[in-house]
Amino acid sequence: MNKEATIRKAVAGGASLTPVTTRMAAEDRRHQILHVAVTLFSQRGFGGTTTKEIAQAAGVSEAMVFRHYATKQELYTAILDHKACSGDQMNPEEMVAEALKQKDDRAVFERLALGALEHHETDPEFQRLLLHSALEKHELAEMFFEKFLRRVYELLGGYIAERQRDGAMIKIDPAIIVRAFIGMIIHHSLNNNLWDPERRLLNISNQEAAKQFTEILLNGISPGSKATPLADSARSAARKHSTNGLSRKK
Amino acid sequence: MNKEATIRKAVAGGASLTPVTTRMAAEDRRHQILHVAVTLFSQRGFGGTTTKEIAQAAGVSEAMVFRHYATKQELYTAILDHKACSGDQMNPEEMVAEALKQKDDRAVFERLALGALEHHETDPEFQRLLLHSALEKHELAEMFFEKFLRRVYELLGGYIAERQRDGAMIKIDPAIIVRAFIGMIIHHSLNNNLWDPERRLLNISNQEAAKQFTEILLNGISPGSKATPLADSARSAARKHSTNGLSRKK
DNA sequence: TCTGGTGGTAAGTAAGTACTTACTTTGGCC
DNA sequence: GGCCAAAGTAAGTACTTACTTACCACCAGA
Repeated sequence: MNKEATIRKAVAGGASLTPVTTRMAAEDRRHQILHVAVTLFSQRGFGGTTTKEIAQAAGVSEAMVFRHYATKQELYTAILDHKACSGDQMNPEEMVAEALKQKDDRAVFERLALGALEHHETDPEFQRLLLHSALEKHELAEMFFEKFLRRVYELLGGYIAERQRDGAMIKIDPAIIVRAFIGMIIHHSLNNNLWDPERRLLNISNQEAAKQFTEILLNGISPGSKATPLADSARSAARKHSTNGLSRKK
Repeated sequence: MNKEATIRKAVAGGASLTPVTTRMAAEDRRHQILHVAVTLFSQRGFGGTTTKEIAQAAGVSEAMVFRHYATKQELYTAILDHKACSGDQMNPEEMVAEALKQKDDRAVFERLALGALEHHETDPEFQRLLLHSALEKHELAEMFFEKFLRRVYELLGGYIAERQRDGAMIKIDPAIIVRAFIGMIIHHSLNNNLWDPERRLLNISNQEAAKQFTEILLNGISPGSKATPLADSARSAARKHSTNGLSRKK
């Protein structure tokens, strides 16, 4: 009966690897527990996930979880390390290196956008995990900031500054432009993963999204229709009124 | 000694109202508990906050929390109701009604942006609470989606469609434009509240942010420099290469 | 064959957790 | 002053949590 129970558990709980074998190599079990925990933590957060649930989902007893990871915290940090260091992580530099050299603006932005969107689509757990740890002020948030966000701002900001000197872009603070662009992308991913996974508000492919966001941004910062703030459409009568109306303090 | 303890607690815990009086009117205490809970839930989430902590922060015994709110869940939903229905909530329609009538594009977008940014700055707890409940799949997330996001998409999307018919904006799916704009704003707020409260990457006033984001977007969708995808800057040699480079599947 | 290390468990423990109960204080009003 | 409902509490209860302990089953190699 003991054996029966074990096998039943293994069949029910073990999702993928080594189908019916009850006993796993330590390394494999370690990975399996980690993988299972990633899913649960990303769904319910650190505080919202119990070690019992993790053990059940992995098809082992709670004691096994604590054999492989001394504390729940250690398991969590192992996940963060794994997510932050694993090969599938995004590397913005090499992703756009070629386009940067050729000063192909459209390729630079579009490729960056597509890379991020695809990454968030194939690994939505990452974004959730990131948000959870940012809210809980965990280290991953800071790590993500230092190792990724800051780098993107430097990379893209530097490129934009260069293109501004070339006269190919209007002279807004590059950091604002980066923020605007990253904002479009991240928020689009966030919508798809969190607010509106059914795509009720907007349902487009990543390709399309990357293309359109790039289009809007590049148009928005191209020196073509620079002009004065009152450029293209609205009546000048309405304008005077509006700029006044905006001078409300917090 | 009993009295001493009570007074000490009241002095230490009670932040603002009715300074040294130990005993409060039921309604006041109810509000105080709610207010204290808002702060804690927004910092630690629902699962991460204990009723004991709430009671301590309010300077009363746990029993008082349960006198006013039968369950922890009820307290949470009371908070959500309060946040969703209280007067300081954003009302996009009336915020831009005037500008809409006058078809003052810049005012429409800038005012909406500024409104959101100011709201998130004065009440950062709201954004945190919202994120927590979205991650935990709580009702506030859905409520926010239905009562706010959807409305903004309809309002702004409708306006954009109208302006497109006027020939004042290029013909991209309005929902994409809305997403791009909301993305800039929300992501900027998210940076200020969550990722980079020290403003290391970008430190500008809400006025400035609203203005610049609007500038970028309106330029980006103005029919001025519409042209073909290969409009303003990069060399056509680089272009051929890049568009090929982008045809990678996930 | 037996033996020792490894993968695994059942059954704890102590400290929380949400929530209750039985009781005490307080202040406004007759 | 004395009453009493409302504001408040201390000390529970039943259950869950992270983490431990003591033990079992399997199988390679001597």
